[in-house]
Amino acid sequence: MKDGPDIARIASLVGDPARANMLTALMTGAALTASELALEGGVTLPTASSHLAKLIDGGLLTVAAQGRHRYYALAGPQVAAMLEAIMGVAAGVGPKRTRLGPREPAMREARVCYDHLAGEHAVKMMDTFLARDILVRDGREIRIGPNGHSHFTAVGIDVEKLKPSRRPVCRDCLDWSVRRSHLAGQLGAAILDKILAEKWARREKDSRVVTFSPKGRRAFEKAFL
Amino acid sequence: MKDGPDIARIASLVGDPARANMLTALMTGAALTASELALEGGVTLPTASSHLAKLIDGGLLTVAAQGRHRYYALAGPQVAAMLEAIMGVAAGVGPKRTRLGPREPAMREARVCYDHLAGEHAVKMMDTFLARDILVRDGREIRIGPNGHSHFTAVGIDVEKLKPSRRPVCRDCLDWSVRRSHLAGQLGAAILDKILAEKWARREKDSRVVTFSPKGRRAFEKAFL
DNA sequence: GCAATGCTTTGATGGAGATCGAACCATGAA
DNA sequence: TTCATGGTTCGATCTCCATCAAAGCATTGC
Repeated sequence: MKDGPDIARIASLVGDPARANMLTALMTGAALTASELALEGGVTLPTASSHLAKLIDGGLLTVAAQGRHRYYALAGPQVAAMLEAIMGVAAGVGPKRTRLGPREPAMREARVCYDHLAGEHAVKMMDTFLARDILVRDGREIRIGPNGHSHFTAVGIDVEKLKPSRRPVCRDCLDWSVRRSHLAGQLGAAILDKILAEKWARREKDSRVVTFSPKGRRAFEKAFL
Repeated sequence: MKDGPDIARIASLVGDPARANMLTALMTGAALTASELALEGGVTLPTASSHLAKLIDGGLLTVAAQGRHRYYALAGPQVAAMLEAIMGVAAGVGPKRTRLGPREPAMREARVCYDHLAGEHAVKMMDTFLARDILVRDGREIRIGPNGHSHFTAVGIDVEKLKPSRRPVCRDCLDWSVRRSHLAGQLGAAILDKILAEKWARREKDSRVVTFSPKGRRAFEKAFL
């Protein structure tokens, strides 16, 4: 009856509202201090501290001490992918949020998911990649396809440089707003970097929202759609 | 501070051990009755019933009444994907978090998954079947391939006898330890039956572990690998 | 040295929910 | 009808854990 990895332990860590809010706040990929996270979680500092200790212990967070600050961050892309997957289910059955806040539509359109792009744009991009054999599905894995190398070098992303690491180059990540896959992994991160570096879009302050400029959007569509 | 869908609600549903075990049991894709799930969860029937009601309410499960039985199943692939993602994180932190008990490696190697074989052996078997056209993938489905009938009759499994039922003959089932597919469905069950009937392996008491004898292992490899 | 800031630990409190026995309801069989 | 079986509901108990105030460390700045 007790099979496999301890899924209940992990899930119950995410299952507390205060912790869930903290984790969501960290989905931007940024590292935050304990006080900031206490604010995000809506609890006092001692409570937050206790929660953070549990998240660390559970392997969901990492912490880096810097002077008298301690910066907390998601432990890795796997954790981010898991959170997105949970959001996917939650969005499907959600207690139908009475009224979606002003930031919600923007979130659906484009947002940061840990270190890569998510939202409608990202899903469309993924579709294009697969349709044009820039990426190919191979069972559960995703790989660079026949047309991949040429395409990415054309837009200025050096795929070869991504190799020397343990992290997979491509990975699919479930998008809660669209309920379909978008691209994560090293390549996904590189593409987001590119978008921000070219100033096609900018990140909203203290939020996961990514806003494209009109020109930037055209450039993005030309390059990736 | 409250971004996106209510992730805590969903996660806390999975966060209870009894519910987590039930959900894990349903990862096979099969539908189970309340009593079976009570057993899986390690709780009494009333408790299980309460849990199941919550899971239904949370949108993680669906239920179908059939006579005086009620069959519970995962609400959809999104839910399965979420559980898989959580397992990924849980397994990722496993090695350093807890020393794995003595049964854990054995579980990875071979275990019962509902009514069929899972674990490394099962995944290898599935690979072989697909490589030799004993089974073939047809979109999402899996079917008996050109070399299937001859192969299975050769090892003493009558594929034709499996037909008259609603349950699919072949089905793939995601393996948490290897993160790849193994064979479920009627055929998967028949193969496990064969393995146990021939005494190539035996089930450990009160556990899902399946232990092969040295001779049995060779016979199994000869027949299916 | 002393004070101030950032964070953690301690301790006490309260509340949510997991659990089970027993009663209850529904379906199918005799 | 009556009995048996599969499930749910009820009620009472109990354990766990989220919470915060206050005290305790640790690091920086003066």
